[in-house]
Amino acid sequence: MNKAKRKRLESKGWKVGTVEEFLDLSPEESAYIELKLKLSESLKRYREERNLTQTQLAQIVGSSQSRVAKMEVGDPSVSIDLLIRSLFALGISKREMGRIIASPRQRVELK
Amino acid sequence: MNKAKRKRLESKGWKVGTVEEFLDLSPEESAYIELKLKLSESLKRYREERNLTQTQLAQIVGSSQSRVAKMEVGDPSVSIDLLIRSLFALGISKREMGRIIASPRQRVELK
DNA sequence: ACAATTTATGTCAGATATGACATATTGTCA
DNA sequence: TGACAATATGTCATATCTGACATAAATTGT
Repeated sequence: MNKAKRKRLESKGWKVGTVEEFLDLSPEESAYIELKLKLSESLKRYREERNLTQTQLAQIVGSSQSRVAKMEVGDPSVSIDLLIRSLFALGISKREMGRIIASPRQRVELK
Repeated sequence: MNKAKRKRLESKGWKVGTVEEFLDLSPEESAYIELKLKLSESLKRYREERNLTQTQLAQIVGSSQSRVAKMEVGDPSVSIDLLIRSLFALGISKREMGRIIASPRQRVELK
């Protein structure tokens, strides 16, 4: 989002920022949650790119459709370990993994 | 390690490779374990750079000295989640985290 | 050598994550 | 619209991870 759009939104009473900023978390919590959400989103993206259903991915990683769904929606019951193992099972390189982890996340607008 | 050194070692009966190659793991397992070891090593490095004892780091992350020791030696009982949370607690940026994860690991020589 | 500090290892009770299952909700296509 | 596929949500028994503690081993300084 560019500065102009941000100003326009803020002048109309919107708050602009990351989810973590709204939830007012400590930097560590924030970084951790942000990372988890990025891994979630990436998993969904990579799976869809490969035209796999959640059930198919579940078989590949040795899990179940319901757990894959929880991974992709960022359910609090899923660990970063499982997300990372699933991404590796999809064949992503450690380089791509590094890129995912270093990348920024989407800002969000709330009224 | 350069090719000359590798050849010299191999001609003398050494085997050269990553730990994962010796253990003959699948690509996913390998990537996962490699990542865990890199996080371990990084944690130790960052802690020492900041001149903290394991006990002090344990207080910062809300854990115990023994668990910090386990993290740093790559004990199988520690999760990637905990390693990542500890690194963030030490204040590393997501950019550094990405770099750690994408980086190669040390090769090893065995007779 | 030895004392003090730091790090490593073993164990365990409680906490959290897991796959599996049932079922609800959503999406798609005729 | 309805049937079928895909995804989401709730629950649970079991597996794995956790901090804590004790104690061993290693490191450091004198």
